[in-house]
Amino acid sequence: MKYWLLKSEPSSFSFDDLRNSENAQTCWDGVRNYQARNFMRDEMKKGDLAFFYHSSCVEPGIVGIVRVVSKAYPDDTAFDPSDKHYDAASTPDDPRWHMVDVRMERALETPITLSKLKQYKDSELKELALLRRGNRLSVMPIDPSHWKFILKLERAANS
DNA sequence: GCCAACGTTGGC
DNA sequence: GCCAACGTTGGC
Repeated sequence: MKYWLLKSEPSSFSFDDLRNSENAQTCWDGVRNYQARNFMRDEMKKGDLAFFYHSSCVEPGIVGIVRVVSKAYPDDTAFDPSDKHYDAASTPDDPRWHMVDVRMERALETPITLSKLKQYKDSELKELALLRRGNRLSVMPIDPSHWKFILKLERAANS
């Protein structure tokens, strides 16, 4: 099983939006970056876990955990000319973009803010992709050791 | 709003 | 294949 981090701007789709979705589940559509797509399409497996990260907001950080509940399948928002993420180059016969379904696992008891994560950028979280300079990927893998460490931060913040 | 860091596009 | 122009991301 693999671990991931999924970014979303809360003004567009927040963790609470996920919580309020039917079955606390949603399709992770709109990804239009090849590297992020490849992670979803080629490496994500049903049953994987992912951190839900809020970006471009007052307090960027990890706010919850979701489970991947489907393998990747064509992102049909790319086929809809009225959709914000429409891409004429993607067709049902030859889909360019893919998405997975995710379901809320749980909210973090205490969100782990970006600034908190940065405290460990030269030690425990040195290799964390999120903290790498200039990283803008919206879907990225998380090393199991980093996953565990971040959960430890959550427990520490809550004790 | 600013700006660094990318990724993409398209002319050549 | 090169690279300038442009668009996007996302922290601050």
